Amino acid sequence: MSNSDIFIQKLRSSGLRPTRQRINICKLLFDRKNTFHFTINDLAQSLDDRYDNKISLATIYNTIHAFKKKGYIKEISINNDKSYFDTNVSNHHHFFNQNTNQLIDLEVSDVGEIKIKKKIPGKKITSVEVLVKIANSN
Amino acid sequence: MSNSDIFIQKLRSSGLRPTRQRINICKLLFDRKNTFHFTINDLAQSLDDRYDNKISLATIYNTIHAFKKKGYIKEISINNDKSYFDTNVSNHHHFFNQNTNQLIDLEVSDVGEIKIKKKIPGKKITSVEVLVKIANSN
DNA sequence: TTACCTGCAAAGAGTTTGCAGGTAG
DNA sequence: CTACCTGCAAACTCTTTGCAGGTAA
Repeated sequence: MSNSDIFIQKLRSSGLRPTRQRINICKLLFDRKNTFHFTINDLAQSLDDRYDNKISLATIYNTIHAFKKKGYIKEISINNDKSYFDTNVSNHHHFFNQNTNQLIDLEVSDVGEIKIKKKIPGKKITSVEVLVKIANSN
Repeated sequence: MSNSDIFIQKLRSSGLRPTRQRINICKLLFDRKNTFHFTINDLAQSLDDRYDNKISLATIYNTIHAFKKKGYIKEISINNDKSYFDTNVSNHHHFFNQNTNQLIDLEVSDVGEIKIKKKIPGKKITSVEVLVKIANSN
């Protein structure tokens, strides 16, 4: 089974039609060894570089939102400039390099247990995200 | 000494001219018992409600940036929609209510010690921010 | 007087939307 | 055939900028 076939199945199984655009986005996001972080702009650029047929921004946004809703990627809260996404959907945290605006994964095991001692009545905790900002130490 | 005088001093001591606009923003932000969170839009709305002379958005942005640079307020990373600010500049964390988009402070003492076991060569940690997302528990 | 500040309107970045045409099933 | 998807352009939101006039010191 080719990689395309895997992605076609993946898309179909979640109710998304396997269009050329979505398959190419899947390949770019998921057909690689390591997870990574990207912005919509990064993604559009990479798609342009790799494939001949240009995918419109509207479609890229549309697809990314669909993938996020399906849990294939997740969005990261960093700053209020633009959206950052992560193909690592496991529970983990991040370093944010303030000099380069780059993200680095920080595994749960790299952070001591986080105990939230305060409770909010009627609310449950959805997620606990740690953002460690770093900068050049000189 | 009136409240205005306090803010006039505060502004002057940090090299900012105490204009009517800045004094009014100071009063709205700092002349209150508890710290709070706000967006630029919230602030513009409150200024409109409280004072007769409208302050232009450009001036509000300008002033908020100046105050942030002086350390009078800090910006919070929540999502990628808009900027959230906090008049609590002490080291602390946040709950983010996903149902209402509201922030609630989470004191350092309400969170167990956070130990970052991974080091990035040549980098120092600038801040460690915990964002606890919550939602209705039903 | 001079450097700084304000307000307006325009511009800019990122994102979303309406809709006509295209495609998967 | 029908529902869904794409691509374009326009619209929208939030934020920044250029510049002329105003104000603090």
